Amino acid sequence: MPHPLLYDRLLARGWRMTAQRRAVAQALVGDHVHLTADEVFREAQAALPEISLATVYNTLNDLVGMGEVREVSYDRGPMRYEPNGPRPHDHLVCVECGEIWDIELAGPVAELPEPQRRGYELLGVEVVFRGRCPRCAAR
Amino acid sequence: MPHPLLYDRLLARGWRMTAQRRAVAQALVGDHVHLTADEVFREAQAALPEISLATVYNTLNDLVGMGEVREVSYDRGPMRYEPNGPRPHDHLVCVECGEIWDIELAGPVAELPEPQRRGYELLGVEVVFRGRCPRCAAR
DNA sequence: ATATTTGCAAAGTGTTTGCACGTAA
DNA sequence: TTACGTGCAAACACTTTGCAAATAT
Repeated sequence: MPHPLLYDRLLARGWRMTAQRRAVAQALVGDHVHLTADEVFREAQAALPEISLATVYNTLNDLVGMGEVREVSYDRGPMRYEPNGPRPHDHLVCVECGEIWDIELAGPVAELPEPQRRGYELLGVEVVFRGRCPRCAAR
Repeated sequence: MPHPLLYDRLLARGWRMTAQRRAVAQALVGDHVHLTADEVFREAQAALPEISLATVYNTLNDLVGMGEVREVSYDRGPMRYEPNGPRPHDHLVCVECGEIWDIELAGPVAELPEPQRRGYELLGVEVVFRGRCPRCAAR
């Protein structure tokens, strides 16, 4: 099995396993993986030609619902999906081509001062660095 | 004129002024304003009933192109548009209803360590706090 | 055996575009 | 006067959904 950890987690949750779901989960293994639904579809098709795009969407939404996959979307364009690893991380995004890298910052990043909390129950902080990747800067 | 600064900036740029553009620009004045295109449309209609949604989109995109308006989009849902004020700011977002508040953090927020820069020319950092607003927490 | 998942096609959002008409400069 | 903005409707890109057939448990 190429991704025993994820695969086992899914089974342990009692997730009914099918070839389609395996193909989708397989496409989302790795670091710096931030695929659009269509890219996942094409990767999954390589392993299972008869899979449909609707099933890819259904499966991605299930995985997001269980917290195994995280959705990210910066600027325009389709939603991107990434495996939700054990350590939280932030992102570096190219404003021109949309390329995304995972980054890990050292300490706690920022505190939101009480007067600006508006009574919110805080759930998380995300930091997004934007820039131009070397490839885009060269053009 | 209810927003002389923005209005003057637009004229100074040689922007051809029309009733429609005035109505759109007017909808985007204020603090904590983060409107969808449709909300801008409805506000603009109040001042100018014959304005069309296509024109609202065209105008918003023009304003974004000139840097007078900033697009923000967190999680699902349509793009939101906010006036691009003189001070950069970050956001506090309700994960349930999508409400957005502007926040201003004290110091520079985070440095991206060199080994994680990937050769990018850095252009900006954004911090997004997520939480549940008091209204959603109550339900 | 049966509750769940799949694939298809159709519908749903949100946004952009082509073109004839209107209007600011 | 004319280059540019507008409105309409149609097209577009992305995502979700209804339902009959297929399948994991």
